[in-house]
Amino acid sequence: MKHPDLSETNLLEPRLLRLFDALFATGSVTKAAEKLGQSQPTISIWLARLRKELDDPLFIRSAEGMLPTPRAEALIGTVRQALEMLRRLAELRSEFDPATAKRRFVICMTDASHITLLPAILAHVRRVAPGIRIEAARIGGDTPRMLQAGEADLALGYITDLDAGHFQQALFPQDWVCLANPKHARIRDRITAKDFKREAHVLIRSGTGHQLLADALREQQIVLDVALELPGFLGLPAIVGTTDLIATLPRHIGETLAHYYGLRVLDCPLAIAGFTVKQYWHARFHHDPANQWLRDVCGELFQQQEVRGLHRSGRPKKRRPRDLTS
Amino acid sequence: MKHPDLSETNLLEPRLLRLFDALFATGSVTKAAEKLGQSQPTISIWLARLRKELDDPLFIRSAEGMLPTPRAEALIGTVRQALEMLRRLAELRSEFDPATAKRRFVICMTDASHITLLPAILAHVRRVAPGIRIEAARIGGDTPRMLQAGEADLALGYITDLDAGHFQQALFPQDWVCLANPKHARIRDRITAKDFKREAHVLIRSGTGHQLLADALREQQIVLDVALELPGFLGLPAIVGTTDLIATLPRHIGETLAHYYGLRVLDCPLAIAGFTVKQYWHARFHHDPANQWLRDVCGELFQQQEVRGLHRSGRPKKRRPRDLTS
DNA sequence: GGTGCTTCATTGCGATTCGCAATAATGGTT
DNA sequence: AACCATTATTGCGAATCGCAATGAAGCACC
Repeated sequence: MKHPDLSETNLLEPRLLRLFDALFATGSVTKAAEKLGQSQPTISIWLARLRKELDDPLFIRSAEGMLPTPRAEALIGTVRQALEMLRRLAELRSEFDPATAKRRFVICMTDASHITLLPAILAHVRRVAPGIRIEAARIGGDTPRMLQAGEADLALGYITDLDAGHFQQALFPQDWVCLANPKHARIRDRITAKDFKREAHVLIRSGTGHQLLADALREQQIVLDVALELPGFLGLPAIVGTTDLIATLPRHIGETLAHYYGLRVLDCPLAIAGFTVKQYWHARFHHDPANQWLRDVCGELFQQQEVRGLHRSGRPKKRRPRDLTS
Repeated sequence: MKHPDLSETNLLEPRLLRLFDALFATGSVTKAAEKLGQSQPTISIWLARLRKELDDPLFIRSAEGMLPTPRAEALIGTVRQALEMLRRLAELRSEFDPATAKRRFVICMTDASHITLLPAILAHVRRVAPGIRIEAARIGGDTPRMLQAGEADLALGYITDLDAGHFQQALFPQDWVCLANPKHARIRDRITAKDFKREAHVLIRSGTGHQLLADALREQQIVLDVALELPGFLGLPAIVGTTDLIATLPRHIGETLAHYYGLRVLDCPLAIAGFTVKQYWHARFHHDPANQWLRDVCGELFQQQEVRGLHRSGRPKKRRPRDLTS
């Protein structure tokens, strides 16, 4: 055995602290043994060890039993405090009660999620956790670092190159739809591939899915007539509702916008890779009750049945660990 | 291994607390191993044990090193407090500084010692330990119980049936002398056995030595002419100084009284068993610095050269343990 | 003083745990 | 994919453990 750091004194082990306490209370090695669930010879050996480490006989045999020395009397208070502190360490478990907790959660998400996910999160949280505040932050190259640093608690969306140390949980799949003006002169109830190539388009140059769309166009060697590119979704409903431009979006945001703004939703004729929207968090917070509550909330709100059956993974796996359980 | 008391949780051992602290400080298993003087695999195993006992990963591997979980961050303060408390336990040693200490010592002694020993003790203590108070108590059947209970710190004298658990240290031997009126009509410079039997005597019916005198008289079948019996030494000098009565006393008190009151000291013609005046204390206080100081003081004041050479005994022996060392 | 009882201290030994060299696995960089 | 640094795991000889058996100590009783 390597000797421990010579600058460190030997510290008493919990069993010796327990012995000290029990012997002080009972005045008997035999009774202390019973109390500690050990045999009498074992406890006698432990006492010898205590005596050596504290350099004092500590308890002297007499007709009245084992009587403490002044040194033992001086130490018993600190021994009991040390035991109490060690018990606190073992029992200390932070809990999270949404009804009473007061804290802020930072959730990274795309702009689209402000419309598709955030309202439902906010409504739920305001109902069951009035002291909780939600802050939305953008998903970007900094997101993994923010999750690890605890500057963000969760990320919702589709993140492709998250490094190790993060968990993920699938929420719902996404395929693609086209939005059109309900009064569109040429596009009624469906849009064909031919229509798609002929018509003018408006593209959103943000969000995690736009790269998939670009990939699909390149792979199928299709060049769209892109009449307009927007940096975000803000003006999109107005543009699609007053022109004949076609917008191609992930289904969730597409249907949401169509619903609110009375736009026409059409199955997309282009074969674009679907993707799964997930929630991501750092392994440091995997067992944190607060973080766990938040992702349970998101899971309940957004997880669709068909992804619930995916088998669990209890720990992060190479590249992108995911967690399917509370 | 018998299982410990089921009502007790497993408490963290000091080495695991040290590991927690070192890992929190360094963020590296390898560096923590160096700091703790163990190998890296050993520390990795200890970390696994910590994780299991606290039911939390505690530190998560990342590019920046091992990062603490919220649980680890919540625990580190208590871990460090527990370590500090355990260090205090190891280092706590009561000291006794006579120059500054304030306490009371209770010393059991015979009445004779009030005259022979107490003045010297008091003078010394008042000079080097101004905050110390001395209380003299009588030696009696209760003395052993008082020593064990801490109600008395020391006993000075000749105690014959002290039970186990007590230490003793020889101070000085005692033989016997006779006191006479310097103007005695018949007793001049010496007293013969014939004189001894013929003369009238005054006896002191107290002190530990009077039983030895009675034994000697009985064994030698001598019947003294006891004209007076006193319960103590108070009136003795006046009686001897104004009558022709002979007093037989242990040498120390005899010479002391003769010195103060101008009495004649004569070698006792009767063969009476000598004895050794000792100091006694209970084993519970053997290592107590205060008790040790007090008996060192008495040793220095009263221990004669011829008893200093007696070999030491480091622990109490059957029936009457004695200690010859500081 | 001898005997007997209870309790604490010591011994010898089989069982368990320990620390670590060697190596596998992991995370990150090139 | 290869390489490097670090953490996790395995197998094994060494060290420590708990305890049955027993010796020693303290005390009551005869």
